[in-house]
Amino acid sequence: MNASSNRSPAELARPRRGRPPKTPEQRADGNRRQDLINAAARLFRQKGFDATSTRDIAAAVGMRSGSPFYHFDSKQALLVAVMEDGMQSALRWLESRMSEAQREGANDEQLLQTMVRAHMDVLWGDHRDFIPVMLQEWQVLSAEQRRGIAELKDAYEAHWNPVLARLIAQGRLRAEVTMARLMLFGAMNWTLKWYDPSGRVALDDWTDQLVALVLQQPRDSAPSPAMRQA
Amino acid sequence: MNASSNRSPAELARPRRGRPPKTPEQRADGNRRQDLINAAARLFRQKGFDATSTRDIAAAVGMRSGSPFYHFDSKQALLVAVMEDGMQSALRWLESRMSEAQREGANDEQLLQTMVRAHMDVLWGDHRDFIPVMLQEWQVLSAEQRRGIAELKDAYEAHWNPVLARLIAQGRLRAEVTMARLMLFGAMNWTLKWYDPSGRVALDDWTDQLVALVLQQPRDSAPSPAMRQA
DNA sequence: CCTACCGATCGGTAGG
DNA sequence: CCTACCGATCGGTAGG
Repeated sequence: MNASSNRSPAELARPRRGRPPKTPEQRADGNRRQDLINAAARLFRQKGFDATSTRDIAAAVGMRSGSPFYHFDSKQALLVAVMEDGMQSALRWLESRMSEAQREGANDEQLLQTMVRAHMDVLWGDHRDFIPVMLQEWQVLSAEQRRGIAELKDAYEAHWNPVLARLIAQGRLRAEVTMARLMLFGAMNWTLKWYDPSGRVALDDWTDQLVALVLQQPRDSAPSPAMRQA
Repeated sequence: MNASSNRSPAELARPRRGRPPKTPEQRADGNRRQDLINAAARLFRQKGFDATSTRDIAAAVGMRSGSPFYHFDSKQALLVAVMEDGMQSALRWLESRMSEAQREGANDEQLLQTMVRAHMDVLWGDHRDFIPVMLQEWQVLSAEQRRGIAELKDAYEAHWNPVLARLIAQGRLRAEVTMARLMLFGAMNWTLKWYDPSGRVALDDWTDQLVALVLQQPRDSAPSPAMRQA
């Protein structure tokens, strides 16, 4: 009943000014913040931002209802943290997979394939709670909150453009760069609505099919008409 | 201050039992229900289902807070009505556009083009508030509520399969039927996240680009290798 | 379809 | 990070 009866004599002797003393549960230190972000990502994804209460998030990490606001100014700030965290990992993952493919001398078709596969990892891999939340709850953010994350998004998209541009120049892709990217992203991101990772189609197969669908088959050995004119 | 002071003598004389007398505002009769559906569709789309209160919807049609529940059992029932209404119009629209194309002797490429364009109308035309709500808020429904609407969705998708199957057989589409449909729907439905109807790209142009991206260019006059083997 | 209302829940805060 | 709390809002209902 009386909280002070649980305190050790040493704690009672400590002056109450300055930072509050850490109880064992708090000792996890800096990653309590990360715990909140992870729990928020999972719940926002499962139930949506509006349908998730800050109490749900607190309970998921063993906190009381008011405590998330010690770490974040608002529920929206937590959402921003989820999206930033997600975009940073996504960007790192895409870049690492591209680097590896290029180191192995991949051609542009293989590079596109690698990037599509990497994007599917972003949507469906270990970090799967983060980017789907960003894609689903983007409109919840204020214009100002969007700006910071938009920089990361732009960087992510920028990696696709030169690859798509080269495939277009080779006659393998019949579209404008931006349009091709948006259509690819549409096909990929829409899997969030229907894809069952435990189902019949593996992510590798799915990737192959999307690339096959979108790329024009190479015109035997002869250069494409577009190349001949250039 | 006193509501009864606004009633005409004739109204005051009418007995209070049975159906309440209709004031001029109520005289619109049966389409008050449709008014609620239309307002709900618009608000659900603009703000999302959770962020829209039944009070918002009531106010949008000039009702008081409790009155929507005279027409609908619950907020979710209103959502179901929006989706059903939307899917029925969508289905009718797709079928009418397909019939017209076939009457004019369209080939399969032209038919696909017509269907993609019709789907963009569904997403961005006069009825634009309805299907986007269905796509966005599908998970809000209970399994039981989904079943009825799923039948309409299945009918809508069923129209695509034979067309895609023929294009695959002709070597114009490199994918399985279901996969091709899901990828096409992904590219189309994802426009909800980024397309600006007042922007540079018209829906006709967008349609052309998607069809060009996805269809293999015809192999001159020679039959495709796939056809030769069959 | 309105009036008047209820119980529940929610984001957030003061103070320690 | 907890306790205790506040004002606001919400879906829904009884009764007419």
